[in-house]
Amino acid sequence: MTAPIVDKATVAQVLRDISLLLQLQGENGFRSRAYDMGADRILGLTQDLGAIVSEGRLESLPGIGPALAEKITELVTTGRMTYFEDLRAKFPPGLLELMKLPDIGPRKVAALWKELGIGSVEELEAACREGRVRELKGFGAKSEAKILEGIALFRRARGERKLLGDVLPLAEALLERVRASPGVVRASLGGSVRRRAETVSDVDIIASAPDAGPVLDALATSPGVATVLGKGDSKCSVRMEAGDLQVDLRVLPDEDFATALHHFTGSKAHHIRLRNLGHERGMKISEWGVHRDDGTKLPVKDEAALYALLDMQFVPPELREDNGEVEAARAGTLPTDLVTMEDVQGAVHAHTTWSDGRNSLEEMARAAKAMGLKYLTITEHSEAAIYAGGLKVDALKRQWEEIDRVNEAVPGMRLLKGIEVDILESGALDYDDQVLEQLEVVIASIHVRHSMDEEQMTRRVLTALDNPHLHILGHPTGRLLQSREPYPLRMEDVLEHAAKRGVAVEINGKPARLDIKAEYVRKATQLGVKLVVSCDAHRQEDLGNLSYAVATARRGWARKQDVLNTLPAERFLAALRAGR
DNA sequence: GCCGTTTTCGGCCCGACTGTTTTCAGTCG
Repeated sequence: MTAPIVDKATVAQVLRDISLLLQLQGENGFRSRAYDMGADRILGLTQDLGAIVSEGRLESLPGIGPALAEKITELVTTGRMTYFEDLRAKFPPGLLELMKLPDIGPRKVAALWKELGIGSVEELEAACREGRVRELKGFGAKSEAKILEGIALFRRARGERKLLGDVLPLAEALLERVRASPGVVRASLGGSVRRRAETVSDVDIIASAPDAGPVLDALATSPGVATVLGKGDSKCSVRMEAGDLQVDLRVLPDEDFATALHHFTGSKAHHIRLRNLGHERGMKISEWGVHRDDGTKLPVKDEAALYALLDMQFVPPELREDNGEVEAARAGTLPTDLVTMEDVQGAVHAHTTWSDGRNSLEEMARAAKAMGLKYLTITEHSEAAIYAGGLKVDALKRQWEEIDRVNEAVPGMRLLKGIEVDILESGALDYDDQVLEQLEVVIASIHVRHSMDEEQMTRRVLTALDNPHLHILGHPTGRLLQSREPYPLRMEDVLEHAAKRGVAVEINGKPARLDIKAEYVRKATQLGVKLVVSCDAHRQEDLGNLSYAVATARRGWARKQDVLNTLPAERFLAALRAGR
């Protein structure tokens, strides 16, 4: 197997850029969409791209035909793509950035460039200030003002997506406000927030009410709204002061709620698949309902009814990414017992004031009990993590005494004695076996020395997995969303070895980690690797991170039986030991 | 550019909103 010179993300980016450049050229929109769909497909791969390329299997992927396969192969094996380079050379480099501006698409960019020679954001800004843009057909004075606003916004936000964990609480608060508005029958979040994507760009809310007006007003006048971007008969868009977050609200008659909710939940790729299936059955699916070709409207009371019309199982929102869920739902093989928050009996991975946490053992115990949990694994940092107040062995043993005391003081909650032990550079763990064997829960994680090459890092983790006292591999890829790449690691080898050694793998629910990610969750379950959902809590509020870990597990198709901390404490501990 | 249990050619999801328009094009989701 030849190691790919470029990774999946790079391939996907090149394909997306090609799509934009083709649109700029005025090519057939379906041709450009083919590149977009190819990008989605590559990004969603769980298998090694280098292996697929070297084995000539690209064309077996849906949406990838001979043309894309040849171009991707060239890029992966040589690091270059002649077609892309030639295409890109036809335009000034700033043109792609222009398309990231709001309300500016390929047609307008093409007109600005051809008529006014505008090839960058700076040139567009100058032309707007000089009133030259309004001379163009299709543009006016308002367009100039809006473009200038858009440029200012673009520079502030830099188009960054936001962490789900930063957006969801605000989204749920706005949803409650909408729910409480006059006449609202049903209301739900939609979009990537409802699908629990790792990062989101905006918030969608869908509501049903006999009269949309008061509901739209409720959003427009919500506290924290900076600007009302647009407001019509059924839709209102606002921008929040916090984080330049855009919120879109649609309000419809209740009979259209289910199809609208489904439409605005997406993903786009999933939705297009369903519309095509509907088409084959003589049905037209839109946000305004399902219509037969003769125009009669079919009643759809909820999303389950919509899937039933297509002879499919219901697909939970977290799975709607066109990653095989459409085929599985048609075949009836989609798992119906995906893990839920209610299934989780205990929280894994918590720190306290003993190392770098903010709350005491007892405070954490009471907070976990208040959430309805039965146990919590206390896993402080080990000695090598000096920056995080890692415990020396004698401190660790003193902590056991306090854990015993808290367990008596807080009935109905059990703190389990554990550690998040550092994986040293050699792959050895930071405590001796005699210490580790006395612990109920041993998580091992990497915190230092990230800059090893793939071979060294993989060997380091595989060595750690061989330790007979290890139960759980913690945040295995080390990534931090939007700030740190995963360290170079052959994850397939790691997961295979974890399966062989009976070590469980953590799904870390900290919103900036979500590690392992959904694609690897799915791979892990296929390999028979057991999982734990964790909160990586450093204060009592962080216990809620568990829900993001559950969401990630669901996105990776994990069922209740795949997740060990759905078991009661004794059986959880037995399962951790049984693996070894 | 991709795809095919009615097609190897002719399709490819669909509607709201905005601004510049007197009937529509572009963008967005």
